[in-house]
Amino acid sequence: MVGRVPVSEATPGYELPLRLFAAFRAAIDEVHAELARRGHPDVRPMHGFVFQAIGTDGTTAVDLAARLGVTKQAAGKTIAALERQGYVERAADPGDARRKTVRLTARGVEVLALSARVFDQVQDRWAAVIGADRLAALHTDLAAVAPGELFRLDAPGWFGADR
Amino acid sequence: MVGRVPVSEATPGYELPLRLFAAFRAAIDEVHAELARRGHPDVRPMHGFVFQAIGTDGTTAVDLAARLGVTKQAAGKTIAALERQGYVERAADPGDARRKTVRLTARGVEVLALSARVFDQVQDRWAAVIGADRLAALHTDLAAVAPGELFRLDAPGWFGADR
DNA sequence: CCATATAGTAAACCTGGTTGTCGATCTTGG
DNA sequence: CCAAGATCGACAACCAGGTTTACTATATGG
Repeated sequence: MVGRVPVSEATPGYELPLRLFAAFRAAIDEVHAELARRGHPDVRPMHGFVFQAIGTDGTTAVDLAARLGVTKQAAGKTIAALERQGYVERAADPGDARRKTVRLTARGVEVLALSARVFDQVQDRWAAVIGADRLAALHTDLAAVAPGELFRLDAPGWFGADR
Repeated sequence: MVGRVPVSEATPGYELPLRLFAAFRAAIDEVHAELARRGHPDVRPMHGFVFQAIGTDGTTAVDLAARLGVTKQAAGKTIAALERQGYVERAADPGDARRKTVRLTARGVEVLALSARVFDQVQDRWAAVIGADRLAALHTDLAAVAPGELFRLDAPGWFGADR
């Protein structure tokens, strides 16, 4: 065998994906543990991303579904659940009677801000562990390796939404 | 405000987790697209890891469940499904009549080897994109930031198993 | 030898997606 | 202007894949 040694001879290729997933999980779990501690125990892992996708401007069920990569029915269920818990509210669209604008309530905005803050804390802590330069490299390398839509969250399950 | 600028001011903290997940997905999807192309369209995303967890030595349902972080019943369902598809077989344990050893069939070993090969290919391709040193850094940084059990796959859902 | 622990299995249930269908409303082309 | 088609949101039925609970059979240790 001649030529450069492939990386795979050093580390089995399945390991990195597992590490990626483990790190993802660790971040998410940490954020939601903190959310629970701060009075939002019902917020499920994916809700943070849903809030992010709704944003402070509001959106519609169809649009939300597209952003999350799920069917509009699934998005509708999630919205209904979040509405029940008081995190979002639906209002008729004045310009289009078919649409209902989904908007975060004050409580929803609070969770959005809080979760953003905790995500930042996690990131800062990671930066402290591996160094800010390495963290930045993580960003750029991952973006290079897996470009494309960031918000594809059609990953139900351990993410458990609704309720 | 005095002192060092936190990373979070550069990039919102929720972005890195999404990147981690996106990269994870990209790798998994690629492997299973290739598996499907090579005659194993029924192998679901998490099965690769299940195969990995079973290994060439075989295991038992309880042990597998512990490795995957699910209940033994869930592991039992997965095993039953894989058995139906001819990827694993169950044999009585000569030393303990309660146990049934789960072992990969020839077909199962084939998938295990194939998926390992494709994972390696993906990793090599990533190394070509970002450089072998950066890839190694990815490994060590992620391990530093999220240490612990690698095989915690209690993430059902977009992973869909059984059938 | 009996009490307790362990392996496997099955049934009922829960969550959270999907597909299929529908009525209501908007939009567009003739 | 109006009919045809597209779009939005909802509901129902179904399905996948987990969990809980409960049971049987076997092992093991005091």
